[in-house]
Amino acid sequence: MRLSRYFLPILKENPREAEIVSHRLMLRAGMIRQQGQGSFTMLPIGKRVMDKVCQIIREEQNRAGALEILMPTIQSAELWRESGRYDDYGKEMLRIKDRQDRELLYGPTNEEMVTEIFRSYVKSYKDLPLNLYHIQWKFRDEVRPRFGVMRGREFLMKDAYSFDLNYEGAKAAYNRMFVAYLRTFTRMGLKAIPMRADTGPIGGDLSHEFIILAETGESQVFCDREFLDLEVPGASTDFGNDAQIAHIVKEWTTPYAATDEMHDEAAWDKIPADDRLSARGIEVGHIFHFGEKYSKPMGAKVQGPDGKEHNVSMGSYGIGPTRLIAAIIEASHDDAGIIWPESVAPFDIALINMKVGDHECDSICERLYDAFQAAGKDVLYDDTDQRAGGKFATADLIGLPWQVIVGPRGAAAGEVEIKNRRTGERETVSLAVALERFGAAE
RNA sequence: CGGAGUGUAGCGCAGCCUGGUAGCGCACCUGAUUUGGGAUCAGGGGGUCGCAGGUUCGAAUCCUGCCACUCCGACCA
Repeated sequence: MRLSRYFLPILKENPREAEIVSHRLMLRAGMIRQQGQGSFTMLPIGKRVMDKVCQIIREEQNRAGALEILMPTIQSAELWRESGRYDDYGKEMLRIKDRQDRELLYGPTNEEMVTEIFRSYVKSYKDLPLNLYHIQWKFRDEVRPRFGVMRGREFLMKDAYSFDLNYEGAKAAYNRMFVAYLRTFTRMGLKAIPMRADTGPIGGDLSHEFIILAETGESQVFCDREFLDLEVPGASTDFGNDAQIAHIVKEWTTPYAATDEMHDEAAWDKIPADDRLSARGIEVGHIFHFGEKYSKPMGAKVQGPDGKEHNVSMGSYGIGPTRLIAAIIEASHDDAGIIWPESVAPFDIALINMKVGDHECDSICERLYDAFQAAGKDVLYDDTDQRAGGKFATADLIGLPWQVIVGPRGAAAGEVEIKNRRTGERETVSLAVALERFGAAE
């Protein structure tokens, strides 16, 4: 993409309304535009990041055996009356009426709808386990939206819903999602720590929040330093092997980890002082087993091997992609701007032409631009007539992992400069080496 | 929903107390000189001063009501 033809409305100054760093940088880098309280447009560069985040989520959900569907945003009140939640759900639920005066709502979540889908098709235990997920916009009329996309009212959400014959099956399904989440966050360059979460009236131990440590996190969290060194399961993990998956979960749930509300001072005191990690955290995922909470009132039953009907045992598993984008920035930035992990960067390479109009600079840039793209790299080519300083500042701000800088001095010698955004390291290399570095050797 | 605050050009702000026909920086347009870390000079365009009432000869400025946004709290992915 040529910057001269792109839409990248960057801001030099900090917008007044943005308090936290991710909100500030998302606005400054031209990723988002606020349209109202808690609602945002994803501008081109923001949309690219969002798509990359969703793609990683999707790949890991699929790997764990979940199947993607897409449910509507608008739901009928009737459905929610079946579970009893239409009256229970508070003012967070946006209730609307259509022209026929039918009661509708903008979905704050989809348990009812997915249960309705399940019950109308699945009748036998032989069709289980089943896990359906979707990535869809949700609306919650939050009392207090804040921190940009971190707590918006309209936000993107990946929700998976698992269906099993009994608790044992549901637990295996839960474990699969647990492991899928470890992989998902790691792929985004994040260190996410699963923490026991409150299960409310349902009880049990099958609820975890996945927390990313970041100074600007919303909640106080406590955990054993051991988590920082735990090995994240690799791509070859066999999700069909319940015992192996359960073993990984066991490993990741044994050291102490708790959020504020679940904190246990006694257990905390038993950890050696040096291993205690008390920090701020951002919740980026939540997995939850809720058994028959919806299947029972809504009649989602299957016939078991015993010939009897069983209410299916369910769980739901959420990840907020829009929030994740902000969380990644909170965890990865410096004074100059965002530092994207390569896996979610909007472009791989910022190609900076320091002197547009200079024959050498122009032709080298064009050559690199074509070659990098042919090698499968996403390149943002700064071919604008800005001054060099401005281009550097822009590249640093939007945080692409690599900058390839082509200036008149080096160009004359057939050399370009490669800068690593994260480390700040720069090296001057020949054209051939630059091409090779990004898999574009000729 | 309780508490606090802010609304003046695309962005950041001054002006308001002490009413007199709106200004600065950045951005944008034109030209020149520049050109390796957010250039300089000259010229220029852009504003129902959040909205609605009121007071006044006259309101960005004073009064009343409303709206929007932000921050703190309770709530949440």
